[in-house]
Amino acid sequence: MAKKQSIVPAPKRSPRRSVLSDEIYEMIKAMIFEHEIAPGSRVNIDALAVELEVSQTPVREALARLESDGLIAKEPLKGYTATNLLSMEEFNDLFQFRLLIEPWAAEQAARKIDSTGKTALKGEMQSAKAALKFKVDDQFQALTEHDARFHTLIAHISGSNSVASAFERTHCHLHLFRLYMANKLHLIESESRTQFVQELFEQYYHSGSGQLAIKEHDEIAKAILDQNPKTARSTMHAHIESSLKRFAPSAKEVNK
Amino acid sequence: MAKKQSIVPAPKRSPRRSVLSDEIYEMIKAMIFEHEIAPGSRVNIDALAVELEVSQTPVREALARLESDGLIAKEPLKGYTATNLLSMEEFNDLFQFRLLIEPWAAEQAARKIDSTGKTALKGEMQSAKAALKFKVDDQFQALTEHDARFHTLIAHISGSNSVASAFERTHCHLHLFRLYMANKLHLIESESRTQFVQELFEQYYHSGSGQLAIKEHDEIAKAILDQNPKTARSTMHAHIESSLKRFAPSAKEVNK
DNA sequence: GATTAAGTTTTCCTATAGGATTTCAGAGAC
DNA sequence: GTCTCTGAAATCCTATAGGAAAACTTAATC
Repeated sequence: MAKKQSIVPAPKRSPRRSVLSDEIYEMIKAMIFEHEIAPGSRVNIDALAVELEVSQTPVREALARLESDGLIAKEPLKGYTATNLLSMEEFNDLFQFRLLIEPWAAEQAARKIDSTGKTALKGEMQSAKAALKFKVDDQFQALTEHDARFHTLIAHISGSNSVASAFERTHCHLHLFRLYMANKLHLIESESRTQFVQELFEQYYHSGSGQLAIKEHDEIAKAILDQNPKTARSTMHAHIESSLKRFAPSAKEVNK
Repeated sequence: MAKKQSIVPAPKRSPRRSVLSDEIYEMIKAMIFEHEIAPGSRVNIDALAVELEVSQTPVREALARLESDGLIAKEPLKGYTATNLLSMEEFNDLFQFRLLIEPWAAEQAARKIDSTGKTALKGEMQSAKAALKFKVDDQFQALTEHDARFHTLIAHISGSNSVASAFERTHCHLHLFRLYMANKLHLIESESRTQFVQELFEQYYHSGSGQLAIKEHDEIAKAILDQNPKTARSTMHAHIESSLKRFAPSAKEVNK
């Protein structure tokens, strides 16, 4: 009968494997990552549900988790808003935190690494070389993704779940990439922030910082693979300070 | 008209100020805190919604956030489960992390504290004295709550949002209290864990550890109020090591 | 006794209606 | 022209019922 045909609205989503709300969570995170949801903009639940072709329920669950992650903010009875780009203070604060935990993680990783970890670390350094071959347009994204995996991997090899999850929850690479994209898309209005991100961009983009960062990663990886804790700590410390300088040379003075 | 009266089904919930899903989040967290939801047990969304007399929607949002907090785990297509009590490894890992960030936070707090912070810190130390007056049954809870506020306050005074939120997200005091309650309610079966918690309990309960902890807090508070960064760092370090020993004297050897 | 098959339960998701609150616009008063 | 107040629209939040898919349980057959 003709009736049956009209009942079926969307036949494409039959073989689903994972849980819908998890997929939606990743999709919304990707939308924030890629500035499809602009920093500071309102996030309308209804609109998002319609756009992603799901009902409100999984969207709400995803937004609740994203709020817990600090990627969006919730104002009661007003709605969700994507968090703003990092201010210079927040940027410095974030790197201060990384300086606190990551050199420690590198040191522990050098102590505790096993053969599985060594294989993973070597593999990640291979993929870094590949990232350098990309064109400039894609290179920043590829390098950011490698950087995220590299630092996350070391946090895990350190053996400390507390440190690893604390690091992951900073979402530092997502924040860095958002700053980069904001500059590229000329989306930034606020005066002081403009200058900050402009510098970030110029510094990174025109000075072969990609190669530099990978060279530093190589040193760190070598120290960890050699099981040399002290060197692992100091090279990681230097690397984070170096990228802080790379991204924001003027930011150094803020924290004594 | 009589019609109007029959329309009203539940007149009690008219003047609500905050958002329901936030309230539910806190209520479920409290249920975990107080072992109303036992460690490792299943968490049924429907049952919870009926029990708390709300619909599923706010329960779902609350559970999504609690999962992000690491307080409950979600198995796709199976449901939510309350996380187990901390194992000895996780316990050590947690305190290792605290040793990493809290001495730093105390040092920074000593540098950056202002008059508002000083007032808050003095006030918190006053409330600690009051907690000691409680009977043994309530004293542990009162002291745990003071301890949570004290450490959280210092993290905030340090001026680092990254450190403060990383500390808060450990939910360390919730975990400690769950261990305490599990022992008190004789809910623990697993052999090695039994012994671990038994020691924890004995040590804490029969040795005036409450007074001891507060004495240590006093030293830390004094150093911060005197703006003595080095002392603040060292006393905080000593305090965390001391409470690690207090809670689990046998755990010390695990981490070199 | 082991394996397959059907039925039941559980869980996840959808859909929709309606109440509550904020925001914005326009009319009227000063 | 500016301010205040009222009303309407938009948005968020809640409630409830029901359908689909997976997991678990039970029963029957070989």
